[in-house]
Order: sequence, then structure tokens, then C-alpha cells
Amino acid sequence: MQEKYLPSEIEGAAQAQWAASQAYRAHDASDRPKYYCLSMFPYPSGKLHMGHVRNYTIGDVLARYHTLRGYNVMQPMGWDAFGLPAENAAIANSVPPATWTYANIDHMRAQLQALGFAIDWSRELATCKPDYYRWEQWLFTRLFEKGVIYKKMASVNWDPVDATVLANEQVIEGRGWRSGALVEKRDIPMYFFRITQYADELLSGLDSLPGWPERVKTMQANWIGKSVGVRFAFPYTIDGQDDQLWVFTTRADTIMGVTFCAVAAEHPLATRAARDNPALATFIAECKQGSVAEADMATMEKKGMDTGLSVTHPLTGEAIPVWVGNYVLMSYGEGAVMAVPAHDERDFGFAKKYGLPIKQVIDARESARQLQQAIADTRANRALSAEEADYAEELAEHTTEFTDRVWQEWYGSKAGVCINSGKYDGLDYTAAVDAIAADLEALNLGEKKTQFRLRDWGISRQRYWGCPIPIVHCDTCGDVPVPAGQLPVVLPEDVVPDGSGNPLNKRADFVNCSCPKCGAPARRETDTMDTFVESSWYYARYACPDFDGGMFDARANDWLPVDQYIGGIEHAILHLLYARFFHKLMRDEGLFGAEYVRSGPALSPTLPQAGRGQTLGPNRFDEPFANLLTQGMVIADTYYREAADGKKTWFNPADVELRDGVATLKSDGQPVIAGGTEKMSKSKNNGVDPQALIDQYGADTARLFTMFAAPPEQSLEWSDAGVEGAHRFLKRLWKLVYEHVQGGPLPNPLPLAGEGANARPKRINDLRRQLHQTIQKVSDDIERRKQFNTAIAAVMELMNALARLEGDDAMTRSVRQEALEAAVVMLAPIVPHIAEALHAELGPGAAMTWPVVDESALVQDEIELMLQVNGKLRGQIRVAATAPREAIEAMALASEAAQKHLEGRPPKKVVVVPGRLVNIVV
RNA sequence: GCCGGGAUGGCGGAAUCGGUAGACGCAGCGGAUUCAAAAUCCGCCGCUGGUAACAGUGUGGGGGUUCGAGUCCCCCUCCCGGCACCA
Repeated sequence: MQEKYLPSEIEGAAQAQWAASQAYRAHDASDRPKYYCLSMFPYPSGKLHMGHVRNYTIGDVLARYHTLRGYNVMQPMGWDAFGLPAENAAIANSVPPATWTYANIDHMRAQLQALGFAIDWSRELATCKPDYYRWEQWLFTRLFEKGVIYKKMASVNWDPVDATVLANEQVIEGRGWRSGALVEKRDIPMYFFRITQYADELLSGLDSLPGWPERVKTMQANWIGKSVGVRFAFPYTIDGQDDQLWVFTTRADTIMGVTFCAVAAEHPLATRAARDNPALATFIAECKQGSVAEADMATMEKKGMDTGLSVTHPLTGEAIPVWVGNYVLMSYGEGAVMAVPAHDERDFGFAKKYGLPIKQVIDARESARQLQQAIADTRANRALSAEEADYAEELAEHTTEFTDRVWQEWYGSKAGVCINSGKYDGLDYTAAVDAIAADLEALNLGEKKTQFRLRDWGISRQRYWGCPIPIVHCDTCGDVPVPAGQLPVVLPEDVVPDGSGNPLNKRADFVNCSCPKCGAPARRETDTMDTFVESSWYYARYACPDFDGGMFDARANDWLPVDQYIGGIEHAILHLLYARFFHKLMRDEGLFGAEYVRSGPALSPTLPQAGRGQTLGPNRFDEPFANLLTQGMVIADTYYREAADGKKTWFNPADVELRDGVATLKSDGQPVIAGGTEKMSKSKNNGVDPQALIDQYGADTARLFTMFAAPPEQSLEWSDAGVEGAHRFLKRLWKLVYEHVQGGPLPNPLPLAGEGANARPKRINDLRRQLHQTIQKVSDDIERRKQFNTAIAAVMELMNALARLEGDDAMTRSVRQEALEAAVVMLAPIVPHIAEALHAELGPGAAMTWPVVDESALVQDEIELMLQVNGKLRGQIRVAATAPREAIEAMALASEAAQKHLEGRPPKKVVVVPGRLVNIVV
């Protein structure tokens, strides 16, 4: 055995051996339970960044752990290869996006391989390849014919100078990123998926996902935003025509307080009013400026203008003025809202600004008063609990008078009763909504309706580098889907975009075609699909990436669902919701989950086992990802210098030297300014190149540090010193094994486990107890808690104890062998290369299996309890592990520490928490 | 603006079900080894007072529940993620 730990040597050898033996090939036919472990595939941006290293190491730890536990593991990898950055690179360097993308993929694949991930590379796929996206096009045509996909107008950001559609991130402070032109909203036709048709199932399905983080499920539920309300109309007559203005509200109980309506700038009423109102026309044009991003809409100043038109209140018959509001969106709901300034904060602000009337119709004070009366009655009978007293106090704050001067929280409360509302006076929220909905329905002017915040998914992109939408536009036949036999519609790869519109429009060879229905000359659709479409089904294609007879074969049934999905928290809503939606679409198309004909032996489905993570129930094809782990960002320090004109130059932390709290640039020795710790990014130049790390310390050190520095779900702060600490641990581990192996062969089997503990010295039993406690903890940390930093810390503690264990007798050497063997296997998921090398040195020939806990090693006769007096720690007592409560109490009271702090006072109460502490209350 | 998270020593973090706050690692300090340095090994290390024993104090800020709160409840501040065309 080598005395020195040489990472490059052992890592190269291990990787070569894994490749030669196809060690990580997932077997389609196996009698072992399957474990499908998937990390979100990367966008091939050029180089791997630390976020990737972290993501894929987490996945690899779980994959390797389950392999050691006897599962048939599949861990695939691929490329989310379509997208905007390739077009940006093309504009900057005049390279076709395809060329750039394929070069990046080759580079990043090599980097992933250097990190030693247990990936089945035979399943690799890239979404920009026709053999992948042809099935996306095929599914599109089926869904189009089924009506799941439809066409409608939608708003986009339009750059009038570059004559191109901009992504939201390309709009900076209302201007195009390259041209600097003021961005406008423009309506263009787009294809939409009817995701709203699945809204209910997407919402209720969250309940079948115990293996998902609660916060992700909450975010998705809020995003879907199911609300029950009333859709109703304000009738009006204009140009001698009777018509109706429809709105939706969740606060129908406040309908008697409507003092105006607001419509979107694009609403027909607004357009009609602007016809003979030039000022309004100008205002409407102004509303069309700016980006379509919701965050911008929500934070901008709320502006409006009177249309001069009015509609009739359906219940009171009053004339209600109609305003145009820049905050009302045509694409949301009806493009119009009723405004109740007294009970909606936004309406209140708007009314104040434009001097519109505010009419109170809800009195939350009344309900507060009733509750207070109830509390007073209770008080007369008994004392209030602390909780009740709190509540009473809170209620008291809600009894101030209504005033139209300042908004107060309780104005928006649903916990009130109607006032100033005629026949509805005195009704509470539910009763008022019911009564009002019934009256509107009787007038044929409204009904109760369930509405979702979720909108249909627009997938048309006016870009080149994406999956072509397989539609042909024919003058006579309309939009005709490309027949299956003519798929794929291949994207030409020799194109260099120039930033002004979609270059596909200029490609006659792509655009010109004949109608599949009538054969007449026709035009091919040049919009491509949202790249979220590709990432919505790739996980299923990994089961059968080589299948060219259809989207999936029977192997998809075997491997789905994904047992563990790992990716960034930034995907909590969009990607994960779209993938869940797609899964249901594909299920309903019978692509998996239905009856199928299989050839060859089947996989065993994942066995639900205690503590083995969550497994989906009987409907295992309803959801794509049984368990989800959302990892945090990788962040690092930033440093910059500011030029006279305020322009900042950012320096990479690797080029900065820190001494006595002063940061200087290594190259010139002059100081730089610390700019805080932020997400690693190109713009702040604070990225750490994983390659440099691998070159200097090896892949195992990079993996160990990223797993040790923080738990997966938190953000991870980069630290070069911390990396060295991780490397030092591996060197210590190597040395411990080296010194042990130098001692020569040991008896087989080791004389340790089972009975006879009494015959062994205490230091041996103590070490074995720690060893088996560590096995227990590490198993639980990896499998259930998915918290690897504490698992590593536990093994480090074990190694520290082992280093302190002295003696060269057979017993000591045996326990050392047992501990080292177990430690090496426990670390193997995290640092597989060194683990493999050390395992070979410790137990020649034997295959690695996860260590088993020896329960007998865990037994303890005596335990230590903390002793508190009035909740303050005052000492410890040692008691027999089996001591009864009374004996513990007596010992505690008799103890010196207790006597000292009791100062003769009699104990009022003694709290005994078994195995933990004793608290004496005086 | 709305939705979801987070805040613990000089630093990253631990404390899993309300029960010893600071495991493990980094940095720092002291020592061993060395001609010297690097590497390695050993010890100390929240803050305040004290030679010490010990005492007080301490988990972003304010209030509360409890024998006991980093953990639960209410209010506030700051930071981060998402907001439908970045992926």
C-alpha cells in the first residue's frame, strides 16, 4: 500500500475500472428493487459550476448509498440543450447555437466524469437532437387534435428597435437590454396547453406526495390558487346596444360597496371609450408600455383614467363609473374588476388617489363586539386562559371606527357582517355570498364559480434555438398538425441568429412546405416551444432513450416514478408543476401506466420499506417524482473596485488575498472592496471553477467539502480553507488505514461481535459502542434526513476516537479493523474513489456492503442525566440505565449540586425526562 | 407588491419529538517535532467578571406560552428564492 494519499492516481484508476466494468449500468431486468435517482439535467452553458457539483454529488451520494443497500439503481444524465444562452453566444461570437451547444456538452460531460459520478452514460440524451424532440412534436400533434392545445392571443415584450420579442430577463428597467428602447406590450397568437383543466388534480395530487418538502407544496398550492367566488355582470347600453361587463370576485359579500369598475387597457369598453376621447387614447397607449412581467405590474404605480362610461349595478341599479386601470390585465380572468375601496387595500389606494367614493358595507367591529361579549360572559364564570386573554386583547384593537382616511387591516377582514347593504344587513361572509349569488343567478346575471389563479401555459417562443412547433399554416385548411409519418420537423443547425427576430422566418427551405391535408403550398410555423416542454418529460425518456418506435416502451412502466428527484429550489413552482402536468397528460394518453405489452423480464417495483423513503401508493403513475430534495445555492464572497464614473470591476476571490481583514488583489497588492457574499455568478465574478479544485485536491475532496459545509437544503458558502480541511481529513483517513495495514494480517472472523462483552476492556466496548452508534446515525442521516454534513461529522468523530485508541494487541487491532472497514463503506457514497482504494487494502476481494448495526454493542449500564434547578443547569448525576423514576428523583434531590442550589427550600415539583434530565422546581 | 424560506461564536454549521446551546470543521492562540520552514501531532478557544472554583449572560429585535424555548405563538427588521419568455 502507498504511504501517501495520491488522489489523481487512485481516482484515475477507479474511474477507468468503473468504465471498463460498466459498473453503473442500470439493469432493465433485475430481481432487486429499483431505485431511480434523478438530478435535474443541466443547461450546457459551457463549464460546470459549483451548483452542478453540489446537485450531482447529492444525487450520487443517494444513488451509491442505495446501491450499497442492494437496490438496482438508475442514475442517468442528459442535457437541457435548447435555450436562450446559445442564441446570445451566437450573437456574440457568430457561432451557430448548435456548434456551441455540442462543444459545451462534450466539455461538461468530461467534467462530470472526472467527478466520478455513478452515472449510466448509456442513457445520455440531449433535448436538441431530433431523436428526442420528435416525440415531443408527436405528442404535441396528438394533444392539438385532442384540444388540449389551442391557440389564442397573448401579450409579449416587444423591442421596437430590434424588432424582436424579449424574454422578461432581457427587459431591464422597462428597456430592451441591447437596444435600450422602451419596451411595449404586443399581442400575438400563441399555442397554449390547457393546464387549467388539470388544476384540481395538480392541487389534490400534492396530498399524495409526503416525500416532497412542505414549502414546495405550499408554493405550488398558492400558485394554482383555487378560489371559490362569484362571476357576475354589470349590464350597460352603449351605441344603442345592450351588453354586459363581466367580473369575478371572491368578495361577493362586499358587492353593495362597489363604487367603480376598472378594466384593462385592452378591454373592448376601453377601446370604445377611447374612440372619442384622445386623452384616454393616450393613457391607454401609455399602459401598453413596459414589460409584461407580473412583478413589474405589481410594483408599478397604480394609475387610472375615467372612461366617462358607466355600467349598472346588477342589484342596486346604480350607475357605476368605469375606469381604465394599468394594473388590470386583459389576460387574467375577465380583464375587468369590480372595485370596493372600503374593503380592498388596492381599491382603497386607487379611490383615494382619484377622489372616488368609499362606501363601507362590512363591519368587522360588530363581530368583534359579539365575540367580546362572549368573552365577557366567560370571564364572569371563570378565569380566561392565557390564549383566550391574548385573543381578547387582539379583538380590542379591532374596534376602532371606520374612517375613509387611512387603510386599516380589519377593513379587508372576512370576519364581519354586512351593513349599509339593505336586505343583506347582518349576514356574515358565507351567508352574504350565498344570498347575493342566488339573487344574481335569479337575474341571470351571475353564478358561483370556482376560479384558479393558474393560467394556461403559453408555449410559443419567437426564437430559433428550440423545438419547432409541428404545425403547417394552410390558407384553406388553417392550422394543420404535421402527420406522424412526417415527423420530426427538423431544426436546421447551420443558423447564426443576429438578435433581430427569429432567423427561421428567413429560411425559405424551412418555411415553405405543402399542406399535409390538401397539398397546396403552405407555410411552416416558425415559433419554437418553451424549453420547459423538453424538461417536462425527459425523466421518463431515460427509461428507454434508444427506443425509436415510440415515445416510451414498457421500460417506462418499470422505472417510473422517479424515486428521488434532486434540484434547485428555484424550480419549486414552474418546472416541477409543468412536469407534474405533463406526467398526467402522458398517462391520459396511455403512454404508461395503462395496460401494456412487455417483452422480456420485468423489474421489481420499489418495495415500500420502513424508513426507506417515501414511495407512491397504488396510483404510482399519477405523479412523476415520489421524493423531492431541493438544494440551496452555492454562494461566495465578492470583491470589487469602483472607478471614478461609478463603474464596478469585480475580482474573483481566487485572485484576492485576505490579511488582517484587509483584502488586496494578489497581482498588484492594492486593496479591493468586499461586496458581501452572493450567489456564484459571472456578473459578480465570484465563481469557483470546479476543475481547478479537482486538479489541486482531487474529486473526492471537492465532493467531501460540498457535502460537509452545509446541509443540502441550505445555501452553501464557499471557503478555500474549508476545502483544505476536507482534504486533511482524507489524508488522515488514508494514514490511519495505512498504519493499520502495516501491522499485517488479522484473524478471520474477528473475535468481537455478540456475547462476551464483559470479557473485553472498557476502551474496546466504548469504541465499539461509538462505532455502532455511528452506523446507526449515518444510515439515518443519509436515508431519512438526507443531511450529509452530520453524517460526515459523525464519521470524523469516530476517526478521532480511533486515532486516540492505543494498543497493538489482537483485540485492539480487530476493533480497529472493524471500525475502519465500516467507516470506509460509510464514506463510500461521498468519496467513492478513496473508499474503493482503502476497502481493497482492508478486505481484499470482498465487495462493499453497508455495515450492519450490532445491537449488543449499543447497550449501556449507566447513563448521565443533567440536573437542573429551576430550569438552570447545575450539575450531572450518574444513574443505572434501568433506574426507576423515584430512585432518580431521590438521587437528584440528594446530590450535592441540588442541595447547594436549593438552599434548604422545599422542592415544589421534580420533572424527570427519562434518559435526559431532572429539573427540580422550587 | 404578492407567495415561500432564512437569521445560532471570528467563520461554515450542530442541537432529529419542547429537555446539556455551540457537535464536526475552519480560522486563531499555546506547545511538541524541525537547523529552519512546510507538513504532522497535542492542548485551549461564545461573551463578561474572576488566578481559579464559579457566577452572570447568550441563538436577528420586541413580547408571550411552559417546570424548561434556538425549537411553539404574536409583532417587527434584514437577507434570499419565485412571480408564468433565464434555466
